[in-house]
Amino acid sequence: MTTMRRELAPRYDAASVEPAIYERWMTADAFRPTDDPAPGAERFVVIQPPPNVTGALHIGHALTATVEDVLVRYHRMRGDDTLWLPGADHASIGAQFVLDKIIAADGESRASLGRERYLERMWQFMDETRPIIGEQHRRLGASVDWSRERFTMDEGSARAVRVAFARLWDAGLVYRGEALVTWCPRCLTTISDLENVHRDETGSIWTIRYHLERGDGTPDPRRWISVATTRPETLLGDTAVAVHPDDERYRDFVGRHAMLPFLGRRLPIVADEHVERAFGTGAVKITPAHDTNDYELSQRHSLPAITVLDAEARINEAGGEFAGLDRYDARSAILERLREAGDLEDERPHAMIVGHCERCDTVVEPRLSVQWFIRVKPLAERALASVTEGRTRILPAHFEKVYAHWMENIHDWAVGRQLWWGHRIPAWFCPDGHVTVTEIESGPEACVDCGRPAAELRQETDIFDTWFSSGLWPFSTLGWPDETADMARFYPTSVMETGYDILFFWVARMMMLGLFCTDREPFHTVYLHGMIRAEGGVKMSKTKGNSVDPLGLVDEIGADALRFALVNGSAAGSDQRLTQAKLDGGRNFTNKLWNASRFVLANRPEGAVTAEAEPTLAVRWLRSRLSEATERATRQLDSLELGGYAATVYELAWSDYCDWFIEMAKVDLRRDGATDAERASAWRAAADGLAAILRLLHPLMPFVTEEIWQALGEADADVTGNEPLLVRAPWPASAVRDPDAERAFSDLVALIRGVRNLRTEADAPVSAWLPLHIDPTGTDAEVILRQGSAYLETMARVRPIELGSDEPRPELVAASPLGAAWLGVDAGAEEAHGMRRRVRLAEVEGNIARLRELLGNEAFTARAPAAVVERERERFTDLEEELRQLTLK
RNA sequence: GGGCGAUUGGCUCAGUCGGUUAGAGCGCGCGGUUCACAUCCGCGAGGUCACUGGUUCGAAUCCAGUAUCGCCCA
Repeated sequence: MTTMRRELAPRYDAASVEPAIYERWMTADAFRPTDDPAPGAERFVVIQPPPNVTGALHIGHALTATVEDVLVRYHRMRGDDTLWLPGADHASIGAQFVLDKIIAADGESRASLGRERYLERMWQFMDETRPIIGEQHRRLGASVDWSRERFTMDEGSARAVRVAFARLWDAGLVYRGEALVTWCPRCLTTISDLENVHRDETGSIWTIRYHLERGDGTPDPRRWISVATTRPETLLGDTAVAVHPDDERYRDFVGRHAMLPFLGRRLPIVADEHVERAFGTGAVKITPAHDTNDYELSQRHSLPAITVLDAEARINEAGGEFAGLDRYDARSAILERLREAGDLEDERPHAMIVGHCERCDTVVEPRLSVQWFIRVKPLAERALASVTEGRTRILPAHFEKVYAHWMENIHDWAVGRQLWWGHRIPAWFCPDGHVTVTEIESGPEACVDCGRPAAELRQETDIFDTWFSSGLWPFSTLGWPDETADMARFYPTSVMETGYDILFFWVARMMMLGLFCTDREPFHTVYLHGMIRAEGGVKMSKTKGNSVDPLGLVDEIGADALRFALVNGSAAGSDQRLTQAKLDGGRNFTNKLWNASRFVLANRPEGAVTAEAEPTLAVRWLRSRLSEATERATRQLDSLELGGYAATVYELAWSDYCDWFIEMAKVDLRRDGATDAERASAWRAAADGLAAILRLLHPLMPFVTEEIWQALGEADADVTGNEPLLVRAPWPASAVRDPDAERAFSDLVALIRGVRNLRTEADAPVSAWLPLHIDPTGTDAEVILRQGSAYLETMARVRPIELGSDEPRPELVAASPLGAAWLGVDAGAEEAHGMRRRVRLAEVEGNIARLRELLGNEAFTARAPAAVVERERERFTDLEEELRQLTLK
């Protein structure tokens, strides 16, 4: 047994401690699943939702990492077969956006480099950017298995993408067809509905005269139909005018033709129920190639679609004299010409919703093009059933409804992107228009339909939407489609943890593709955390300049303090504000824990310390409290109530351990006449209690607890069970509760508080020792008072304490379950100070009346559970006793 | 327009299966410089749980409606 004393530095210096601790964990290979898991060990697997490889972690990532780390560290301590697999996402459109800007500084562009050189440059860029998020996760303390780190552009992921797509194709769930998709004229690619961000804007609505066709095929200068539009530049692509069938104003127009300005195209005037009569004039121009509603209408009326905008949203050659103009220049030009011709009737402001590219904020365009689609209905039905039938649950539960709503209204998924950085769609075209899809990387040997040789085939240039590879992530990372050892051991995974904002992007796709590819739900639980907002409840964003850098906070207050601030008092799925007050709270708690540990370490007696002496009341109480807190924390972690878990451990450490137990332990350690065995026993209890708290707190605050653990182990290896690393220590088992000790202790606490109150009311100096009289309620109370008298003396600063009721009582009396207490001094103008007693008396009388009525109510005593009735009876008895003490003269 | 949610002390938030005398942190008031911690300690004030009605022996909690706010989708 060692008696070495290690002193902790007076201040906890997170900046110097944390990196060293992480290094120790890495050296010990503490995060990799053990090679020989205990037989029958439960599995706990988290696949990290991969952050964008080109970015830096923001505060939301810090929350993700913290929540996942808490769960993973907890399960690891439980002895579960635990894996947390990290990775990064190649983020096609995001990465290209970033790289394009970088190469633009060198005067280069995508076009100037060409696909091959551009991709080489991208891989070079990846070497620079890839290590960043890994390093940041280390600073946050993330206990991921770095040996299994993956990247969505790894060969394994690439193969999974090809195989999954080929299987979808074979299953008839992929088709290629013309459709109106959302196009970003700056990123030059299709984007998904989810990446199309709608915003309220004030635009204009113009009223334009379309002259009716005369018998000779020329426009009638005196007769026209006035159409309303918010996008006059697209009129070049009009193929009809539409009105509502019940609209009296236009009844006579239906069936005739209008003439398109500038181009003279004949436009049929059609009636369609989807036309809003209240919009503008009630007559609208129909531009199938550039508007979603118009496109649908054109399908119903067999109208042609004419594309008049090119990829960069300039008027194309179909636009006649306006060809080459940008969409907004074209708008001005067209309006000007119409005005000159007297055909612009009206212009007024108009509130409208405009779609923007999530990435570059450019106003997007509906664009008619040929795209790859995945038929998601059957996939979605299955993915929905998994949730409604409870095989996967989503927390908080109300997101199951959101999920269901989305799955029920899902549209086919346009998976192709006209980008370069990403997984290329494994489809080959033959000159006859046949399509061959194969999972073989080098492509097919021949056209599957006509047998033309590979040399005559040409691979699709489109790549996959990044979310396609993300959807395979929970199993592509484990080696799928191969039946690898990791697949067998770690799949299906346990918890998918992410922000609710990407429920559809990630989770929904993972569910659909996971079920299709592996026939199993990829995880049994989805845990969605809320958004972190700035002070004042506003959204954080880089453009607003109010986003916080988590690493900056780690520098300031340490990772543990940040982690605590992020988790404490939070609830799944609800947004939270990150305030300075919360961060201070985390920092203060770290400091508190550190200092309590300093006290314990500095007070270790010389020689062997065992728990041989009879445990004191404080020790029995602490053990019972630890047991209760362990039980509670365990239950909260099992049910993913992380905010509650943090609160449980916080209260245990600060209130129970520091405020009460340590103060009492001081009495036991310093009492005159205490034997060595008693001192040793007191210290051992304090150290054991601290060790238990460290274990309970470790998942949330891994660094500071590990640092203290090691110091504690050096001071006394018995306390840490000879386990040198806390990260590997077992989770505490909850022992038996000690109801007698809990009751006696809380009675004693009530008495101490009562006496402290008396002192305040009597204006007694804090440092003065005052005599105390107690009239015990009975022999049990006397026993407890004798056990606790030393604590009472020190903590209420009273001495001597006299038991008995001979003395006449003053006005100032503290009532407590152990007996009435009063100070043995002239407390001055007692009448002036008796307010509190009178207020309390009224409260007690009120409660007695209330409980008398409740307990007299037969409906209550008959129907309420026996335990509830019993508790109310006890409460009633206690109140009566308190009343007696307060009124006895 | 459709869907989802929120409303609890001055502020930020917890509140499990309906069983409390509704909790915490911050802030506020009073008092504390001795040997863990002023990033601290002690004491205290402060809430008809948005509103209305219902179910129940019992409602912050369940149901219906109203108001206000927020988010998602179109």
